[in-house]
Amino acid sequence: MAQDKVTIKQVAAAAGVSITTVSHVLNHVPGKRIHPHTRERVLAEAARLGYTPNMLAQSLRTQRSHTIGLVGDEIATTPFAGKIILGAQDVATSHDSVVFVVNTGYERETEDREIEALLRRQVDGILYAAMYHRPVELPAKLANIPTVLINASCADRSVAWAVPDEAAGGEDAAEVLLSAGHRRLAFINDVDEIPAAFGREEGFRRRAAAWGLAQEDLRVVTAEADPAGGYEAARLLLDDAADRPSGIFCFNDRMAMGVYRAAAELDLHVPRDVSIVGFDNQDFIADGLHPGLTTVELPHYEMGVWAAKELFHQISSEQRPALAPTTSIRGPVIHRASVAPPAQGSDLGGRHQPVDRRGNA
Amino acid sequence: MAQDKVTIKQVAAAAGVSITTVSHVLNHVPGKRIHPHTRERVLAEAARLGYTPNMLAQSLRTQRSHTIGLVGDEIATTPFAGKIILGAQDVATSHDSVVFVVNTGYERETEDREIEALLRRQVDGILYAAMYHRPVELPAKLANIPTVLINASCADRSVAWAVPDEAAGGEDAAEVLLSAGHRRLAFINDVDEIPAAFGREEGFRRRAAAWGLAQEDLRVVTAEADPAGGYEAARLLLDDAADRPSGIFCFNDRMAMGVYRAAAELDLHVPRDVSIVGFDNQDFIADGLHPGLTTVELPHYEMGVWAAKELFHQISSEQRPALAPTTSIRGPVIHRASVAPPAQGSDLGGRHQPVDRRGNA
DNA sequence: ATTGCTTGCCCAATCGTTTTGTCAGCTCAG
DNA sequence: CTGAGCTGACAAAACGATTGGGCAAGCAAT
Repeated sequence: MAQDKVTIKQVAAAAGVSITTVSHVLNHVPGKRIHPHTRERVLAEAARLGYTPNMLAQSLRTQRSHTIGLVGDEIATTPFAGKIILGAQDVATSHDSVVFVVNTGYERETEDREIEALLRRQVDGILYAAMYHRPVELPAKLANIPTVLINASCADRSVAWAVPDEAAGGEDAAEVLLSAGHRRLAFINDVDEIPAAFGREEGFRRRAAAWGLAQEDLRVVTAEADPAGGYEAARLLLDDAADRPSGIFCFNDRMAMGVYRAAAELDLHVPRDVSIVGFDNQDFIADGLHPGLTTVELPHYEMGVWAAKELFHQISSEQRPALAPTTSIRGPVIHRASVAPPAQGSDLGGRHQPVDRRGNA
Repeated sequence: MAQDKVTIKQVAAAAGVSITTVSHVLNHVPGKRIHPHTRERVLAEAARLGYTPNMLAQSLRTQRSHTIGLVGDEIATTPFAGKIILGAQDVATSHDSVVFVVNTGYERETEDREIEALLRRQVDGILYAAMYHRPVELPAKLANIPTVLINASCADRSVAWAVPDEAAGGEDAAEVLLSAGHRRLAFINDVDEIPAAFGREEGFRRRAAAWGLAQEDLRVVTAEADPAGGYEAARLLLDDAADRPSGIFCFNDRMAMGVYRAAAELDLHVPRDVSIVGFDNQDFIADGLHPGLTTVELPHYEMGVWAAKELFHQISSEQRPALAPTTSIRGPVIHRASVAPPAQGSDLGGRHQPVDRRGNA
């Protein structure tokens, strides 16, 4: 196996120079002068022998492994994770680095063990990702190594983090419905008391208020964040034809899936009779539903990118700042076909802004 | 940052012994005798100083990095990928290793570049995963390092691979329908000519034949492997009430999603009027649909595990066998609620095996 | 011929380990 | 008292690179 045993020493021998010289030419060392002749010879031999540097040796010497770790509770097991990995990896690649991915689950103990494993391998820094947006505290082991949080916030001001801008998402969802002409809205929120739930509701309410929506025209109910929960909530909301919202914003796409079903059962057509906006832009759901679900996308890729960039910044500046940057990133609205203007002039009063109905393809 | 600079040398100094001794006690080197006294002293100092070995140095010396690479075309971007990563990681962890995950996309060039990056880092071996089951040829760079393919097969007999047992999946799907009493079956296959399409159809037909199903009672149509494709195919199949299959097997869950919609439009109730079996057990679809979709799961986690085990085997035996093992793994049937006995005695003839209707929860 | 600069290269130390071989001291048999 | 056999440790050479400090040869000016 592997006769890739060609080391710098062999190249040196083949080119008839010292390994110092080989190293110099291969690394374009600035202060060093090398005769074009020898340079060429070295390069030629290196190529001929198929030399590839042993980064372990390099790292050992230079104290930089060009390696980062991406650890997450469910980093491998949820569909969102991929985007985060991808974003991190893209940035890593551009910094000549590669990323260790480790899934820790929710046990502190295995988390510690895995982080240990990464530290042993001298990773230059660590990306710590939570699968759903939540506050966390920094694992003790990460105190002395550049670390950036993804989809998680942290009370410690010295650690950087990136989270989705939940409120902006809520606002955007409201805007989609309101600008399509809807004046009777409902929000089916997650029962769990998590940042996503708070943020989205806050944004949604704020925007509705900005449009001058009356208090009683905005209903908020909560349910389990799955299709069944969405279904039940929707039945609650839609059963009474007299007092029926014309636009429903769902905490996530899975709930929206349930809302579709409830609507179908009541012979309500989406979007003719009821408009729906989801959240997550979840693969195969948002685009698989019929009609396609208009939804707010979570900026997973972007968070991965932002975090990785910040991480490499910290790595190259050799220190963690006392006050690290944080960001909340707004996800785009993905317009599909689940939103349309309300059936008839279901709303007469109120101030009307121009209708901006995009992408109801 | 990082005062984790505690090396074996410092432990040696603190314990008043040589680094040789420290290394010996820390590694439980077999042939070496060490006085219990010193052993304890070393251990104590190591613990007190919080010593953690530098694996880069270790790896450099021992020529084993305890690191493997997992490279895949879309390893990060598809929902299935996670399970593969997880399986590989679980095995890696048990071998004291950690895994680099890299997403290469479909360009040979970036793939080469990424593999290079892994080789430079002296990974002990590489797992090469395809996102959908297909034949591949081994990238040249992988010729000299232990490699195992996942979800891909290879003509080269010296490389090991694991793929899903598509035919078994087809058989199992057929069995579910047949044993529930269905005698008029349909299979909505993927138009693409890929192993999954061939295999599943073959298995499905074989099983149907084994039950003595007449040729004309088994219809096979093809469509795009998405909800829209499934919908169209289902309309084709279900429109004519006279000649309607009572059980439909779909190439994947997304198509099944479309079939549900078609059925709903025709006022056909699942599973009362038509039973459906999917494939993939795709998160949030199979369990999100209503009623829950009975489906055949793809053995992603198991493939990851098998491949990683085989990889570590090759690694420790220091050679790639001339004839490497391969395996096709059968995925389990996930019973939900989309299959029930056909409405009335829609089938009278034929030989009847006892009905085994499990898990129609 | 001596001095003094460049130029072009190489020696050797270093990074943090593992591992082979050596060796001082002790015990004990003869 | 001598020599063999153990014990328990250590010195030093790897592993494959990077890097600061020399140093010889060539050449120009004195």
